[in-house]
Amino acid sequence: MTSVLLIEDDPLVRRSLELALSRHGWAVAPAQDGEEGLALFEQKAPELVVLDLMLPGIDGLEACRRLRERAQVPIIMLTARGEDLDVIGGLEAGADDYVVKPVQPTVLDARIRAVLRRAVRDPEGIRSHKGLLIDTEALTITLNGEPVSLTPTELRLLLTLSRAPRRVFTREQLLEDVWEYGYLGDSRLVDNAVMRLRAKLEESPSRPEYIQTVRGFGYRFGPV
Amino acid sequence: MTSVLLIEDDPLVRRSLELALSRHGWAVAPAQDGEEGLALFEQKAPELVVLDLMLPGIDGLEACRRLRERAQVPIIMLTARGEDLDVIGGLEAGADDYVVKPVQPTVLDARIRAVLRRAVRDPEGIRSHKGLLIDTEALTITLNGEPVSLTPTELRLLLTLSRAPRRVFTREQLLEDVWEYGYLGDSRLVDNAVMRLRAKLEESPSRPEYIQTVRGFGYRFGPV
DNA sequence: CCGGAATGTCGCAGGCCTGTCGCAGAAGGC
DNA sequence: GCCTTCTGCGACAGGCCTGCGACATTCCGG
Repeated sequence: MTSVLLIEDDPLVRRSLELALSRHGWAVAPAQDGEEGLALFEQKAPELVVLDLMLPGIDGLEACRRLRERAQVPIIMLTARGEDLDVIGGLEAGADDYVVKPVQPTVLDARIRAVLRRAVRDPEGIRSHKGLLIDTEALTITLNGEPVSLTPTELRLLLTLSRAPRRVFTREQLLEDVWEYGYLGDSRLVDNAVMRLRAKLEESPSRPEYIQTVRGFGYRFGPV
Repeated sequence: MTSVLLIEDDPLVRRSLELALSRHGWAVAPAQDGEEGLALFEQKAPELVVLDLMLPGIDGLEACRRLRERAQVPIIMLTARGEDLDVIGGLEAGADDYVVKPVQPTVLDARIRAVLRRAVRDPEGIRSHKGLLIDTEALTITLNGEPVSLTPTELRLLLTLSRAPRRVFTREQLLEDVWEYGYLGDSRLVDNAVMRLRAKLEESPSRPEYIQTVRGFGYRFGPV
């Protein structure tokens, strides 16, 4: 059974979420503040943490950061309606998902599943192909031992492609994933971005080692 | 049960990963340094090796190289956060995957599965018939181990036909599926495309193995 | 065996797809 | 506010498809 650490100070909310989540099949470890949460984390080694943003003592952000230092555990942040979203957005503590309270147990359950699925399918860490190392945590790229500096777009493009090596992405998929929000522009954008990325990665862009063109379909990262 | 060789010097980490991995269904052989690891490799012939980068004596890179000399076994390298990526990349020891410590057992389990899947070429999204392999994700075609390069139309045609092996597709159906946008042209187009595809796949196009003509009806992919 | 219909084969020219470049506006750092 | 960098966009060129027509070949019924 998958174990979930729930850190929430309000006893009522904590108890009700605990009950609801265990009914959904999770082994819930409840904690009432950051300190207890961190201690329980050590003890139980849960697969996921649900974390209230506003906590007495060590607050949610701080707890999140400390958890992150320690392990790559996925974190879902609970925020009260109206809590400053800017703060949340700016924090580099980096939760995997945010849920606004009050939250329906069914919804939380779905989010937990989603986050876990993402974490397993798309694990943080280092992806590699030939001389190319992609650290998806530090967001650094190394080519044959030399660090490579990429622009944001180039980086997002490379991350997207390398998430599923060998799989072909159409220009439309890439526009959606890399440029986000159903970008309406010319799909020639993608060609351009690929060209710029190749210029930095490939020794001879006409014989690309990392990013292949699949004529009539799109692009692919990885071995042929 | 698939056997995994775990080479890790820290007793705590080794023990906990060993437990976790065996809970996930792997037969774990633990070793505490490179020498023991290499010896155990001979003895157990594991399907995969999880290898710490920093080891006393023979270090991870050296161990990786020696394992590689000896066998094609897939290797997952464990690296501590912040260990110099340049070092890893510069020495092309060539692990199949890199995982940053501390690592969640679930994640490591997922990576092991991923690497094994890649290594065994698990037929996920792969259609095959006789010597012909069709990877519907990477959009690569392999004929008796040799990659075949197809044009977009040829590829779409083959994908469509192979989606339903043995089923007969009429020229009209193919025009709709492969050429899309309710193409109005000559249905001889299909004959042409089939011919070109056969030229690349069939040894003797007059006695086709993969794409059969059904006189008066259309074409069919697969065994007769 | 014969004729017609269906299918196989070939060559070619127009056109589509992609690679590449330059530029100007936008965004961001100092 | 200035300067650098990035990015969206248009344009152009070249190479590879592809659609088409013409002809050869095969198949089938009579």
